[in-house]
Amino acid sequence: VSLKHALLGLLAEGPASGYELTKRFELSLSNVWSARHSQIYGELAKLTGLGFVRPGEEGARGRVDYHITSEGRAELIRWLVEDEPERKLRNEAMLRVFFLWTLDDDAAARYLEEEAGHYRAAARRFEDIDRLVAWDATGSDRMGRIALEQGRRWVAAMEAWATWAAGQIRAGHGAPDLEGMLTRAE
Amino acid sequence: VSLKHALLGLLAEGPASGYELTKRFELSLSNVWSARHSQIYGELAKLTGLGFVRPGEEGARGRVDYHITSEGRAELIRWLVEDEPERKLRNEAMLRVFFLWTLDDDAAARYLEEEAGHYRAAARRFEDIDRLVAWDATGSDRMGRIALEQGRRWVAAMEAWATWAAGQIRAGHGAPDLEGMLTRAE
DNA sequence: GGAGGCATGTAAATGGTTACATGATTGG
DNA sequence: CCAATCATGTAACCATTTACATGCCTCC
Repeated sequence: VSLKHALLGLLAEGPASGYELTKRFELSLSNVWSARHSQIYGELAKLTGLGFVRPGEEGARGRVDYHITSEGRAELIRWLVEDEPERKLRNEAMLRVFFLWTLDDDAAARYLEEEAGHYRAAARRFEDIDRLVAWDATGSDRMGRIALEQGRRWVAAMEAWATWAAGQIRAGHGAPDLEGMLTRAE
Repeated sequence: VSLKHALLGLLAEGPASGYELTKRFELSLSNVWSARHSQIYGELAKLTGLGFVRPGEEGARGRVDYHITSEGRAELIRWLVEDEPERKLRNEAMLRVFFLWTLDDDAAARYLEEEAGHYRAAARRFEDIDRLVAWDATGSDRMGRIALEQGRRWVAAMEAWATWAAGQIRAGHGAPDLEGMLTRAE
């Protein structure tokens, strides 16, 4: 149940409304987790029931800021240090790669080249973030920087891989009709 | 709705039972998608209703092999070339990194060092697969090799990142009380 | 004969997306 | 005054997990 803890983690930085939390999912967490506002409002109600957050006074336009309680903070820490992370990933773009053999070589290579382009675009977005964000290197920004570096290295590795893979196919490596000239990968 | 297409993709290699498909999710697809048998049996029934697969004769122990139909094959190809892949990822281990700032430096560094260890173990598993699988470089194995290379590069990049990140924290880079000696990352 | 793996299913609960619905405030 | 954005919520549906449930077959 990670959404609960993601919300606690965001609220540990300071009080925020459901609307604001939704934005933060879109902007900073989108590369690792996602949630829509409909899910977030429901989860905030559950967290309130558990005593992990507490709604503040209603402000302008009906806005309600939620505050993390000390129980909530304790639960966040407990989750981080005690619970084993769920290692299951799901990545539809990579799932498709397993089935590219059903396409002809040209279509498969084009798919991988498009993937490479997608990763290049993602890399540019990471550089933009790096340039725009005022990194003050305290608290959450410090880890934000470390998380950004992860994204950077990840897309760089994936771009290199997709380019390599498209090249392998274009070169006919391992193609059924060229088995004789098969060489070890890379 | 990727599970449908994942099943079509697996069945494109040849007929298989729900049990066998479950195993293949565990063994070869687990790094990009997962599904339990309860979901797979239900989805096979839906795919049968859509005319994309067809159950064969009941064999020993009630085993039923499903065959992909030509409509199913066409749908698989259509999905691969026409539908944009869903790019939303969810990665709980990485989600936690955003909240590590709530821990003390030692606990945060330990988390990242454990992550590095996890990636090293994953790298060893990939090497084992590479050694054990009889790659004949035809059909699906050809793409299996390319997918394996993706996994290899991905865990290598993530191990390097986690090691770097733990080092950053241990060195106190960007720590609030050491802001004066802050240097650019890496 | 019993343990373990093969093989299939259903039910209940939870997690998550999409669509529906409403209203306030700000800036042009 | 109108459009965009802020702000919250509910309902229906779909996807996924966990637990329950059953029986066959093989090897020891």
